[in-house]
Amino acid sequence: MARTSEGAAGARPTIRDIARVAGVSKASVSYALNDLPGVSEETRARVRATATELGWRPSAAARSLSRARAGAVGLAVARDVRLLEEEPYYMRFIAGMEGVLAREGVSLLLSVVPDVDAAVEVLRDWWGERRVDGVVLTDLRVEDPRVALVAELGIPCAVRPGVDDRLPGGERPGVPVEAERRSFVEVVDHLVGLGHRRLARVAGPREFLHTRRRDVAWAEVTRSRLGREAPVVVADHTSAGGLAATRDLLARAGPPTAVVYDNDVMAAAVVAERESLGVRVPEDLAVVAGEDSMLCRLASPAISCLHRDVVADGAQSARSLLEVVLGRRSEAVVFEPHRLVVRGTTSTG
Amino acid sequence: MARTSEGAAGARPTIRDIARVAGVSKASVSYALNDLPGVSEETRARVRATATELGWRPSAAARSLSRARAGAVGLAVARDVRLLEEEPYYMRFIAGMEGVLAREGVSLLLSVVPDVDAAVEVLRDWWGERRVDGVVLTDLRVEDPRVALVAELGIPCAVRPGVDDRLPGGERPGVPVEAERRSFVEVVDHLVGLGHRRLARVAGPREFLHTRRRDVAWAEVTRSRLGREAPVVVADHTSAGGLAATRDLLARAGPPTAVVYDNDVMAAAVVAERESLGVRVPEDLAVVAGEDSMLCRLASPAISCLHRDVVADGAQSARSLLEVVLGRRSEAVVFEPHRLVVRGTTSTG
DNA sequence: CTGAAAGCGCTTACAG
DNA sequence: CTGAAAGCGCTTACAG
Repeated sequence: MARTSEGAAGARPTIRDIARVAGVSKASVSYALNDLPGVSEETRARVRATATELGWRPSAAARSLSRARAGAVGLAVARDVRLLEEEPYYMRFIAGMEGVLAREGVSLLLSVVPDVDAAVEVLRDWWGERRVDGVVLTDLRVEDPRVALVAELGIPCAVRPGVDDRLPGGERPGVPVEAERRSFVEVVDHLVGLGHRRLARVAGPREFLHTRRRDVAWAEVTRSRLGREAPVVVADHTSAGGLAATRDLLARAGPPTAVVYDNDVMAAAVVAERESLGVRVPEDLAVVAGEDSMLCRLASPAISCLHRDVVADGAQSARSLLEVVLGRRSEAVVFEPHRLVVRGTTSTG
Repeated sequence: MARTSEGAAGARPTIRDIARVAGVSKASVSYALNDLPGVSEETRARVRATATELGWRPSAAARSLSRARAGAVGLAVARDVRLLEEEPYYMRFIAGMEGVLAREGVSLLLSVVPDVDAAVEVLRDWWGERRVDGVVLTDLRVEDPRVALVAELGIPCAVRPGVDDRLPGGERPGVPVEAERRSFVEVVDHLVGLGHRRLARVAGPREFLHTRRRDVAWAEVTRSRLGREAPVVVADHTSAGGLAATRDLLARAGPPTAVVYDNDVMAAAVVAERESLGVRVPEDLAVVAGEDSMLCRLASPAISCLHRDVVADGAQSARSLLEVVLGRRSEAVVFEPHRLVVRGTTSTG
């Protein structure tokens, strides 16, 4: 209750101090503080009170060493700094993870590196030094070296639910492709309902697994809805790339009247540059973004998009990972696919 | 050279193994691997080779325990998730920190919490369990409880150079206010040069220390350049807040012809909603954003702004922190203030 | 230059 | 229910 003066700031109390003050052994202190059987309720209460009074906190290092567990998980974001600026995404994802991790007293190590190879090095270091008990992988690439590493070293690992593909050997059901399909059905039906027949898609780099999955879904959905596969142009997720790809599409014979972009940045760039592209939006060109963001909301016209609950995704990734790491079952996975949000770029409001 | 099969994946080699294989004591191994005197060059080489061969990596927990150092620093971002979405800022800042930390083998713990009080709890936990050796504080508030905590517990700490104020007792020179002044001089001179006489500013919440400093600088600069203090309306950094504040300003007698916003989101919202606000940009209203981002670049017209090198800021913060934590002098601080970037919202290009 | 030993702060069988 | 003891993997005086 009373704040005891614990002496110099440097002198952290240890369980040894607690044992001495409470008049029990170190072992009993450990049992009491960890809610393990082996001590009477009376002793437990006394130990707890003493710990509080001394302002004791477990040493992460000591605990980590004796438990052979880091008490931390890692997220290594592999993305060019230039693209990072365009990605408000991750902070929200992290906030979602945080909520789940904090509850279990697990810390989050974050690394932001320019590419996958650098990420591999980070993962190797983290795991080699046991700084983490597991990792979350995002933006999985085709033949991703991180996946190989994780498999080789047996690093517990989770991916983004419904966004990145499952890992080899992972038990996660193959929902992702199905999710992309559902999303595109919604988008395509919406556009067809508005009278569009010539659709196109500006995709992200083919190195991303989710780009590949979207390719498959897009082909299927447009074939089934329009009778033929609608064209796809690959770009690099940047505004310049999105513009170039769009120019390419508009220069074709029978240019598209509606374009679906794999992310928000490319769509926003096109809406911003509509004049120089020589189109009115949505009259000449309807635009749909593959991700939602401020960019979509503050564009004029505001951009229709596939929206996800990113915070929930982060929470789910953390949950999956802890399940593996702590070997604990958690709440059922409520899988939430993209949801179409209709705004000015696909409606004449 | 040859990858020796180290047996089961779970069996990490320790210095004990190295000592056995190399035929020396554990102490010698430690000296050799840490580049300390006390071993012959020949022994050092043999030990190193053995370590490599066995695939040894130091145990972060063991090292941390015996060195009484976590080998990690923390960044606790205190910001509402809702605002986070509007802030692509942090990932770049973190990428900047990363570059510096990685070189020293220091990990970054990240926490994203909704408010300052939650951040205090995180800092208390981190430091209590010695998960970090120090922390970086951002978005300092007036009477910030984190500053009090850091002082009370003696947590090594750094702030963003030129953005957040120095800490009490910190040695960092008081450049920040001067930096804001220089920035506003540039902005105001630019606007006055375009013929504007009625300026106004939409500020962020007064709880932020940097808002207060900008208040001072804005008052000084407008008084000296215009002969009177230009008005300021406080908003909350959100698009809705920015719009409301702007409506307020425009409804006044002698409304401003140029408005400077404390961040990018508010400025972008105003540009996006210029029609409903009943103004043309820049003809009726010139707009300047206090931060640069994709939002500014993709607005139409593109938004003039005060631009900073955020990655460099992150690097500098990490450097300052390591200087305190490692007690090591680092490169001189090259302080870079905001730089005015002129775009369509303040020019008739 | 090298080795045996204690210690960092916990956890966890193992005897009483 | 309780205590003495060994161990986690390092570091670091302290003797040879």
